[in-house]
Order: sequence, then structure tokens, then C-alpha cells
Amino acid sequence: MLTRPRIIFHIDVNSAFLSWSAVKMVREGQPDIRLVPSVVSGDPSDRRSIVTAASIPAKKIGIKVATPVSMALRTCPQLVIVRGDWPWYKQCSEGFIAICRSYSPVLQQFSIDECFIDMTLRCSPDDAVQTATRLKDEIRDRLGFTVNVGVGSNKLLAKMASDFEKPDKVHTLWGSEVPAKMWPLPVRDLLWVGRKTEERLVANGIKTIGALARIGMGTLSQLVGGKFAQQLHENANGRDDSPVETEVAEAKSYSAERTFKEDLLDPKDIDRALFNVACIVAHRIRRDAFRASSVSIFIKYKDFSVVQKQRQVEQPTDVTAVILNEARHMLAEVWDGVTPLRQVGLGVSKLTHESAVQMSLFEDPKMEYYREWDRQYDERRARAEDARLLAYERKKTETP
DNA sequence: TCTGGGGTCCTAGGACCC
DNA sequence: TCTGGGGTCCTAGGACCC
Repeated sequence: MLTRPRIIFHIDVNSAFLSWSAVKMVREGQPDIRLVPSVVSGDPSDRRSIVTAASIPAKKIGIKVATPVSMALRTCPQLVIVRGDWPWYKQCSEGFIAICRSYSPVLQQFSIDECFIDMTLRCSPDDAVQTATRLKDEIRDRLGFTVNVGVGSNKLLAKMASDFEKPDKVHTLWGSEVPAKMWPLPVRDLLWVGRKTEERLVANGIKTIGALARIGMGTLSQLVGGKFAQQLHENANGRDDSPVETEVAEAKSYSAERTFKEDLLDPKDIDRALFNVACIVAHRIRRDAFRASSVSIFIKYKDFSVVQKQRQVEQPTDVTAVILNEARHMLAEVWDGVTPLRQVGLGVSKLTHESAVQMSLFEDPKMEYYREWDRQYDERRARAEDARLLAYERKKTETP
């Protein structure tokens, strides 16, 4: 039986957070920050803040995502800095996903600002570019921000294509175009080739995606892990048969971490941070009706080295006190108490659904007290959340 | 006066069981 | 007491993504 060649679109919002903030500011009569060097970041007075999103003019002068704001300001003293506006970003994201979904219900949201849609049954290779252009223009005209659409015969090629020239562009990367459009690119441009893998490949003379595509599997397996080598080789040759996943995958882990303004040494401060992240993580698993069987902590030193410890708990739990207690013990085992810490984090994994968990007959009598504490905490948080949303609803004048 | 926060997946070694 | 092999679970660490 003949199968139709797949047609996949990857839609990527250009400088998402920055564009979204710009849309709002323009509506409020302010200048368009997309036209000048500008960034979205955390508190600029905090020396640890980094750039979350950068405008194209900012990128042109070397200010990239994840550079420290202090450094960006040295590069460009007139840099416009705006703070993130998460409720607004969420609305913008929902607006753009809804338009994409109207083109094909076979949609996979890849992140807040990216999605794949399977267009195989919705257009032909001949009119794919026309359809993609219509989608791109509709988002721009209705929502006020631009996207790139990558068109290809699989997700990998579509994603690579959307990364070509920006903004507000449609690019194709069909299998037949791989040698001309993808192979000359530096190997780092290939999905899944990060800093470390790039170093290793380039050190062995593999500088372009084309070189990676042509190298023998034996050699490649010696440079990177076997399974990873296989995937890199397939991808470098433009092959990828992963489907557009319409089901939202269930979370496998939750974590929260805090980086201190200054590296911390006082156990009381460290413990307060641990308490805070434990409250956040435990709240999230209760909100999503999970219980966790594994608790982990991680600490980061000032040289950025990370040490982590993980342990199973006897009963799957969503009780803050139980998680915190486990975390405290593990922290005491890994931290010497004298080396200053840059960051502490806490995570939970091995999640099961609440209903599936057997209640223990011999539960610690204190547990009822802990659960009550959690209930009150969750209520306070919910109230705070409602108040925030309400204030936001009052402030906002229109939706995208 | 360099570098946030939240995820996923893979690997390697050790423990333990049959 | 020493020997081999397979399977599974756990932990620690590392790489990547947005």
C-alpha cells in the first residue's frame, strides 16, 4: 500500500516572550521594543539575573538568551529591559495554539511557544508553502506577533526549517533539500547537538551536519553513546519517524530550585530555602493528584558543580513534612556545612496517582496534623492565586 | 563584579535475586 | 568456597531542550 509522504509544520514564535510583551506595550501606546535592542529578564538589580528573551536588534549586537543581564548592559547601556508577564504570555500562547489547531487537530505542543502540526491530510506538497504562509499571516494579523513556520516531511526537518532566517518567514526542508540546505550548516545547528557534543565532534574533524551524516556509525559510537550516536546519525541524514503526539504526556517529575543572591553558608538560610522549595513541589503534586515515591535534593557550589542525592520513601507521599524531612536528612549527608552554596533544589519522582496508593494502617499519628497543615497551605495559595488573577483580569483591557 | 528555572532521557555501576 | 549469566531496581551524574 502506498502511503502519502508526511507533511509536518513546525510553528515557532519569534523571540516569544519579547514579542508578547511588545504586543501589550504597543497596545498601551508605548514604542515597539522589537525594533530596538531589548530583553525580557528577571530583576535587573539582581546580579544573578539572566536574559530570558532578546529582540533581534539585541541578538545582532551579541546579546543572547541566558547571558547575565549585567553583561548585556555592559554590551549595550541603552538596552531596554522589561520584566516577564506570565499570565499574558499564557494567553498569547493559547491564542497562537488555537489558530494552529484550526489548521490541523493533529497538534503537539512542544513548549509554550512552539508546536508541530501534521498537515499530511490537509494540504499537498505543492500547496504546503501557501498554506503555511496563510497560517503565519493569520497569526500575525490577528494576534500581533510573528512566527516562523518550518515545513518538512518529518518533525526534525520542520523544526530545523523554522530555525532558518527569521522573523515572519516560511521555509521548507524536504528530504531532497537536505544536502543543499542542511548539510552545509555547522554541526551545532542540529537538534540534540549541544555544547559538549559539538566540542567532541569538532575535535574529531566533524564540523558540519553533512560531515556527521557521512561518518561511519562505528566511529560515531566511540565519540558519543551508542543510542545517541544512532539518533544523531539518523537526524543528520534528515530521517525521523517520530509521530506528532497529540496526547499531553503526564509529568514524570517535579522540582524547584532557588539560587541565592549571594552564596549562602548559614544552615538556617539554607534550611529556609529547602523548606520553601519543599512547599512548592509538594503543593504541585497535590494539585495534580500525584504522590511521589522518590525524593531528591541537589546543591550547586559556586563553581557550578552539582551534587545530588536521591532516596525512596517508604510510602508514596504528597505530605510536605515527609518530603522536607527526607530532604533535610539527605542535605546533611551531602553538604559539609562549611562550603558556601549557590543553589539548593528539591525534586520528586516515581509518581503514582493518589487513588492508586494503598493507605497504610499504621500511619504516624502526626500525619493527620501534617495533612491539615498542607490543606491550609494549599488554601492560602489558592486564595493568593485567585487574587492575582482577579487583579490581572481587572487590569487587562483586551485579550489577544 | 558571569551564568535562572524546570523538565526529559541516557549511562554506568552496584545490589540483589534466580 | 568459587564460578557464570541474566534481569531488575536503585543511585549518581551528565547531556540536551525551552
